Amino acid sequence: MPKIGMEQIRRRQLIDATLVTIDHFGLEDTTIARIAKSAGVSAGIISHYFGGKDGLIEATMREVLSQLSAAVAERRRATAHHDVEGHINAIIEGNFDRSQVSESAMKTWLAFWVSSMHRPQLKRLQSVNDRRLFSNLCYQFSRRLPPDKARDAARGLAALIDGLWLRGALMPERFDVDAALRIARHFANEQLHSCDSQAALAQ
Amino acid sequence: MPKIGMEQIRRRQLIDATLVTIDHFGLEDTTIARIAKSAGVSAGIISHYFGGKDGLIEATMREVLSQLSAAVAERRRATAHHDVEGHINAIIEGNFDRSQVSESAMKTWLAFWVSSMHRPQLKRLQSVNDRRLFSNLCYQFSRRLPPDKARDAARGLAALIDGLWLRGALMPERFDVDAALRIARHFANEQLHSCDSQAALAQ
Amino acid sequence: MPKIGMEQIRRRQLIDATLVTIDHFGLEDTTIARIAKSAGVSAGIISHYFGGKDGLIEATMREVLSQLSAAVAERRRATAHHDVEGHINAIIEGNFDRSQVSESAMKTWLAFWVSSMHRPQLKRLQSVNDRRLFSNLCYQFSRRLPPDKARDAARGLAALIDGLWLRGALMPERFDVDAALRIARHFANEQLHSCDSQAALAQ
Amino acid sequence: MPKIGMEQIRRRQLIDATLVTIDHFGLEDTTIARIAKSAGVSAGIISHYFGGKDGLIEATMREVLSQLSAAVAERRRATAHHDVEGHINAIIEGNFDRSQVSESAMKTWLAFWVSSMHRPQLKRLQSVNDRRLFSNLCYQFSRRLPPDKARDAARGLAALIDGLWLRGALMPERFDVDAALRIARHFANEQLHSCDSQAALAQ
DNA sequence: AATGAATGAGTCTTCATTCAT
DNA sequence: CATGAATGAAGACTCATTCAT
Repeated sequence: MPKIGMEQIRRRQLIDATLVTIDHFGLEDTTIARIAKSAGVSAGIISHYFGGKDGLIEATMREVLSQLSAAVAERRRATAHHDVEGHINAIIEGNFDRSQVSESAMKTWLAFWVSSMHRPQLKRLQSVNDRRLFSNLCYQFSRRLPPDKARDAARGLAALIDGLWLRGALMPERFDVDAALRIARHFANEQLHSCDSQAALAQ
Repeated sequence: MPKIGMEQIRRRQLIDATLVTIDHFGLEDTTIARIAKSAGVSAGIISHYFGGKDGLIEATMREVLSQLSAAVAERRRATAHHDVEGHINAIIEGNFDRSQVSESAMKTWLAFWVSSMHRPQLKRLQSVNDRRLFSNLCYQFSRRLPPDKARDAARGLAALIDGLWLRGALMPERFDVDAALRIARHFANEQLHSCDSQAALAQ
Repeated sequence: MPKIGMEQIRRRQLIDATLVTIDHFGLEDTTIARIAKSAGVSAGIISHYFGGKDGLIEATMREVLSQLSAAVAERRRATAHHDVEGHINAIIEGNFDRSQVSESAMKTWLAFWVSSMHRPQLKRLQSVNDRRLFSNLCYQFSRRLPPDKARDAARGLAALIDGLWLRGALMPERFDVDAALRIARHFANEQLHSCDSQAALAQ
Repeated sequence: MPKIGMEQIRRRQLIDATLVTIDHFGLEDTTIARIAKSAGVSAGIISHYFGGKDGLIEATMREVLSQLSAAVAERRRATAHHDVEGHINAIIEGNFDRSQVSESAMKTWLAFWVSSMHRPQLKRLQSVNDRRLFSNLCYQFSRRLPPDKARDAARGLAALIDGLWLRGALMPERFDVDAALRIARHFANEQLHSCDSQAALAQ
């Protein structure tokens, strides 16, 4: 009896199980058997719904990416179009909102990043997403700064966010979300007002 | 052919081959067979010299870590003790000097980071190293800033360095070392003079 | 082909193949590949059902042990409780009933014995079984003899059974089961009536 | 500088190391590397002196066998030719004299026995030796008993000796040499005087 | 739709042996 | 004479995938 909608349920079930498994064992030691066990289903069904392990991994990464996008988008919708600081802040907050999924998502994310270096399929996903983040930042900064300053500011903030969050993934026990937010916001503000303190840049 | 000192030669040879292999295939797909082939030796010899794959991986990470330490230490030796900016700059430059080993080292580094999340042995190595970087930065900043500001500055700079560098690893074709140096230095300088532009922090 | 109950069938199949392989190649040269080939299945399935080679070896030893126990128990059930000679004879016959599995079982048995000297897991199995044989014999003899005589009688009969059977394993072509039974029974009877011929013991 | 007699020294050194290694790890886990380490020489030399591992194993077994022969022969030399009890007793004592080499020799012996079942080379050694023991016993018993009785007596005593000793090898902590000697002698005496208590045999 | 039995390629590791020095 | 570096075959084990039911 082919239940309608069973596919959706199974897919979500398996993606969730994949996240849990990666969190627990690391991507390298994530096997189909472990995922299936965690999901409470048989191993064979994964190939059935995702065509194979790679398909499931990719779908899981897509899921994580879209969660991030959603977290950012949601906050930006609540921001007035002209409010540059607001948009930048929304991006920052959206990125650290990932922390809601906590350690699990951070590990998965990082694992995907590394994996993407050698898997074109994942690389594309990661690239698209990253480019969007960067161009968004670039655009916002360019509304206040000259192009080359804006680009550096965007580069810097993107790197700072990734770096804070990377360190959080590596040392979850010492991860201080509030400090991360504070530091990122400080950086962004400083970029926007750097014209005022230009002198400090001399070097 | 029991040549004396063969062990040293082989160890280096195998570590180099490991770096090349990780660069090429990713840590996950780095096998003993591939490393051996790259080194032009038989697979069995790896266990002979390193006790096993894990031993070789660990030795390789140790090598990468000590290269970084050396790059930083070298620059700091050339810096006067009282020169805070100089020391911080030395740390920044040392970290981006890794680029000399280029993509290969960056990928390896990142792979180790991720792997360390699930391997206590690597975790320890990574932890020790990271703590040293952080406390060095913290110390330098604390010579100019109040403790909590210094801590945030160190956190921020460490994250920024890691982030810039992480993005470089992910997008080697778009990695601009000069921009990275510029951004990191700017950040450091700004931190040191943030008292002057305190107002910008409000948020 | 998920036939229900396949596990039971495969387990038996693999244990039988193990016995055949040990008989043919000796325990030392018994490999997973050979067992699998003998069973007509793939090598991977052994780990699937027994967790690994050791698990299969242990299960096989357990099987051999329980065959022996069954052979003895069966004969003892048919013996009246007060019939000391009968019980001892049942034990003797049960032990030589192994000959039904013939050379194969004898070799396996001996291989396990030796192996058990260096493998705690097997040692335990062998120990439990041996202790049971010995205490059964001890109990029966003690119903007729003083404790120390009974213990020596049990020791002697156990050793005699093992020895006869060991020599049978080593020289299967010259193994005479009837002679073995005759010798063991004679020994047992003599022990039970040794009081009458005490004089013969002087030495 | 080819030292005269070096070969003898090395051979003995390596055989001793083999005994120690088998005692410690079991024959199955005895490797050339371990033997060489135990002997304090390089692994390569084993092939040089013994042609290979098998050669060393065989030489070691030969050594153990000749130690046993010597132990028996020595005692028999001290026995008058007509003294049947004396000769049988010499054989018994000689066999348990192995205990002087203790656990080590017992384990090695047993390991060889098992191994011999699948190695023609060892089989031959073991066979020759065993046949000698048996025919010696047979001859002595036949000086007092009719042929078929003598053969059974010899079979029984040989089996009893092997069995006692086998159980000693398996349970060295509970091995009581005096009890073993007592039981074996009792058996031998009983055989020699069984005519007197023939009635007890009925069954 | 879902299972889980089965496979076979691939991984790491061990080890006896060879050989240049 | 002796070493120990090096090999390559063989071992146990893992795992993604397939498929009959």
